[in-house]
Amino acid sequence: MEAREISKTVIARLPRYFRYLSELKDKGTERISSKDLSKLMNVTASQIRQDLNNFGGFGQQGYGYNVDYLHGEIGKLLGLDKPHNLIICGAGSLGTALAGNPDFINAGFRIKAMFDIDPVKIGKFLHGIEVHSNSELEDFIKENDIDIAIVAVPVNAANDLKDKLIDHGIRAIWNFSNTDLDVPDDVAVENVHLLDSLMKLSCVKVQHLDA
Amino acid sequence: MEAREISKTVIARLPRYFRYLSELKDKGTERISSKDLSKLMNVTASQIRQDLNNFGGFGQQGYGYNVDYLHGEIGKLLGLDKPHNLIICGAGSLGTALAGNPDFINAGFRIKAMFDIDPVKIGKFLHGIEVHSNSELEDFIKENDIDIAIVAVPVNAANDLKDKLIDHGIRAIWNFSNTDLDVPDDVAVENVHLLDSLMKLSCVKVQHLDA
DNA sequence: TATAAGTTGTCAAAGATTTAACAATGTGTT
DNA sequence: AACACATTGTTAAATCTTTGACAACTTATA
Repeated sequence: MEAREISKTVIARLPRYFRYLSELKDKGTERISSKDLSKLMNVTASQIRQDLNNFGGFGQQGYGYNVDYLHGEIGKLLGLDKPHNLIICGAGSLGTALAGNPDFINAGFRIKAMFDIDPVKIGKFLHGIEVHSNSELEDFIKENDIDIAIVAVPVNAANDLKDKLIDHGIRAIWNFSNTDLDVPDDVAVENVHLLDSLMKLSCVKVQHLDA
Repeated sequence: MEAREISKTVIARLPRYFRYLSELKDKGTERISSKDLSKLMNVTASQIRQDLNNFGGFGQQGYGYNVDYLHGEIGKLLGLDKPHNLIICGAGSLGTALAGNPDFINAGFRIKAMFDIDPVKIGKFLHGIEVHSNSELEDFIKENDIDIAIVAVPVNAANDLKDKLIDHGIRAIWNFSNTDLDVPDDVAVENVHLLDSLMKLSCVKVQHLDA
């Protein structure tokens, strides 16, 4: 089997396709052409066809794409055909907010536990999820088939935590602390960097100068 | 004066430069070369020089860049030389978590109020910030020189809210609801899309197939 | 003061991404 | 069944982004 090199740019667009296809599916739309989807999503039809072709021919000439089928295939590409078990490290307000986000659960992401160092928080339930002591981290990860770890701890604790998580077998980290986490090649990290995102907004004037 | 077209790609990298420069500044580092910074940030020195040159010559040949000066200049580009007044729409757990994030305050983003439709929440203080009724939205925005609005409401309420915000004069929206908000050209939106980001993590296998 | 070493700003080449174009193929209608 | 229409998959061109190379200049040293 041929090993195609699929660019990160393309992969980064898949969740957005998935989102629009979910909406179409909910609306009962059975088929859609790249042209119509492109209007909806505000991209070129060419890009959609090019993107989808990276993964094989999901469409049919003269017909377009079957919404249900395409939704399923992109879901598979995104790893959404199987549920994922997550833990949240850091039971602060951000960690707690993430624990309560219903979107994640609907997409098959199951938050199994939270972890914190604060004895006051340990043992409590937040949005129905128990807060454990960090000392239980290793055993919990191994016994509960944990896929993904969310890092929602203060920036100065993030790097040590990351090392421990990797050591305990975690291969996917969702990082909300305001620092870049360096990881080995076989570990995936998504750095969310909320502050960076906010700064892009306050930067508006620069963007508008050259309009 | 020449109106240079600066690409979004470059602007998107500014907050990261700013972050690393803040760290260097805190450490007391006075000067840095593009080469050393490139090692630190894990990018090419060429990219750093190319990026910075979009905005004029911040460095000095044979010397490098003065950390303090460069930090200040990038800060200006990002609009951080002046404080910004924000409101949070939606006093759910995500809105509340954002209200309590100390990073934002340190960077000069002042959260002036929260808004919600739930009468139980109205009048309460969350992280020291008062929750107002939506009916006060227009007056509050106009009287408090609000710059940026955070949208942290359920997805089905997001679009109506966006229209109101724009109507009331808001020109920058930080959107956390899981939908794309379409806005006129003179309004800036940053769509955060947490679920999209999480999906990129569960997609890991695809990326690793072609390694 | 002369020289060697270091570093930027900038140009051009290489690489990646996006867009346009169209042949091939399927659908729907008469 | 034949024809007009719609739409993909795919190729090639255009555009954008990144990288490499080096002249011009600064600093430090002898």
